Amino acid sequence: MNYYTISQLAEQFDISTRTIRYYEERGLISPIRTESGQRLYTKKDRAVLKLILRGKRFGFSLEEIHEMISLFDNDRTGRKQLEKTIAYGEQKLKEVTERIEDLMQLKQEMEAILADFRERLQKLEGIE
Amino acid sequence: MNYYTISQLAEQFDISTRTIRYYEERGLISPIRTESGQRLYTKKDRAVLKLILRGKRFGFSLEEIHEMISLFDNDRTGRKQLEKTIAYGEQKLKEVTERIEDLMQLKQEMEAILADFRERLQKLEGIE
DNA sequence: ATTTTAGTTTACGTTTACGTAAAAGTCAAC
DNA sequence: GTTGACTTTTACGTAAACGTAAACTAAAAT
Repeated sequence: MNYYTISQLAEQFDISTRTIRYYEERGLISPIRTESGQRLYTKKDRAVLKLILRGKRFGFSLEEIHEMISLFDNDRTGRKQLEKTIAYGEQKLKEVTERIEDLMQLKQEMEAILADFRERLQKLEGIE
Repeated sequence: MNYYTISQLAEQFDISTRTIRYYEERGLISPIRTESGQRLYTKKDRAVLKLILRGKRFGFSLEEIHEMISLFDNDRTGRKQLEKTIAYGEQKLKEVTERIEDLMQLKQEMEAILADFRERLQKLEGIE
């Protein structure tokens, strides 16, 4: 398998190495270590990092993202665990759906405002 | 016309009065004052506050929201101003559109994961 | 009229999400 | 094999977005 170093990931996502280590501090990502202690990141780690950054763009806190990441943890085999995970996932899915609707409304409003401004500009150019 | 007090707005949006005053400190909202100095908020102020909170849910900083609010400022009458505003608005609209697409992808992924978990639960219940 | 309740300013405190610097070890290149 | 780039931990610093407390004034309620 192929690994990434911390600075490689940092460059790929245009973030600092400190940021990546901070996410590890908070328990969001867990790279393996070489014998000398250097961090090595798998493709899966990279995917998790991508997920974190996407969550951030949506205004989720690292704490919330941490919970969402646990959805991808395949180590939830018990029935109770599964049910809990599904319930949590449905909740988050609902939140995401609401945000999408909210954003689409915002988009429409912005489009209306823009149309209005364009019209005003037209009129100004007619005069001049 | 009808006015809201600061605590009324705070209750309506489930935020603290401190938060509302903070938004004023940052220049995001500008209520009028009574003779004795108490803040009074119009419907328009309320709408602005709503906008701020929505922006926050999407992960925009107060600084960004401040800029977006200026879009609603009707005092941009000059042609250069109009053009600048339109350009900025188009930029923000693009960002919003990208976020929507991003969120929809997240939604699909979450749905796939949930389907997988539901399937596993089914199998568990089949055994038991 | 006098308690509550609500509002004001000022100012220091706190949490989140990192930035930055220091001191030391390690890897890659020449 | 030594220079230079990279990595590690530890630790203090910081900006944003408020929380909280004090000291005071105004409004509402009894």
